[in-house]
Amino acid sequence: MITKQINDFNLSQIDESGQCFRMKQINDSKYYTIAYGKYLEIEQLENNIFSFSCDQEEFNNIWFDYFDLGTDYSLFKSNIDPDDLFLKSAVEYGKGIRILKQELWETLITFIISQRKSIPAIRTCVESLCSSYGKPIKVPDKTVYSFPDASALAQVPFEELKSHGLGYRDKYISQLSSKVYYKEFDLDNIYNLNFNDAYNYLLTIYGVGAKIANCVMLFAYHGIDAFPKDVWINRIIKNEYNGNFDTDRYFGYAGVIQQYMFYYVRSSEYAEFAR
DNA sequence: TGCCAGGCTTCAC
DNA sequence: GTGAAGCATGGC
Repeated sequence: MITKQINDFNLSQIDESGQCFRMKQINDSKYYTIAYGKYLEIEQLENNIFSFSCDQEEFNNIWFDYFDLGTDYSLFKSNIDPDDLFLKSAVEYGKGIRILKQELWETLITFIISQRKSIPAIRTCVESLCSSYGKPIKVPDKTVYSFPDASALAQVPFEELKSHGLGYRDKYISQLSSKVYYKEFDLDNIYNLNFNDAYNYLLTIYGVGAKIANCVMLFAYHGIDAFPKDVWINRIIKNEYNGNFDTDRYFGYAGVIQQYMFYYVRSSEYAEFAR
């Protein structure tokens, strides 16, 4: 276990910002998550002091980048348009959000599942796949499961895959798993491509359109200029920006701005703001 | 009970 | 290129 001082970092906000689906609250100040085949507990000890249930080496190799701890988010926040009252409120409300750097495969599959589903329903689906086809990870008081890799999902009979509440997305996941397993789709090469080439390659996947491709670019490729537009973001652009939000105003980190917006618009605080 | 969810494919025009 | 229909299922 190690202890770190971290600014602009709020576990609850990260958990509820709709970018990851496997983080869970243990108690008021403590969360756990599972990523890169590892189980991690994080506890907020004081205002900006956090403990991580791993050693320094694992922290350096995985979690430092996973939580994007090398980025100074105060710079993004200080550049907000001072006349944009909505965005100022959104940033204040979600000031501890960070853009996670998640595994590409998991992000792809979870966001394919996400289409036209609520976040609680996505979590249920993802957990069902993990507990059925993931690798067990033993921790002191329980057993958790890693996210299943492409070979594991590719070998699940289609009729069985359908039993996990995937709905019409079952065929997307089945086809993509097979293509990755048989090396017809080169997942590993995406990180060698530049932003536009990687984005366009993602769009060739059956079941992946602009929104999901942008989510993968933002939450896995860590292209923080990606600006996914879902029903909530479109609602904001319509209601708060008269149908036209200029992402170029935040060129290079528009995805971070998008995440503040998404987290805020779904809150009861925004309901007050909008009244 | 009915409505909506971090959208996409397909097909008409 | 744009627009609309159809889609499976869970959660509230």
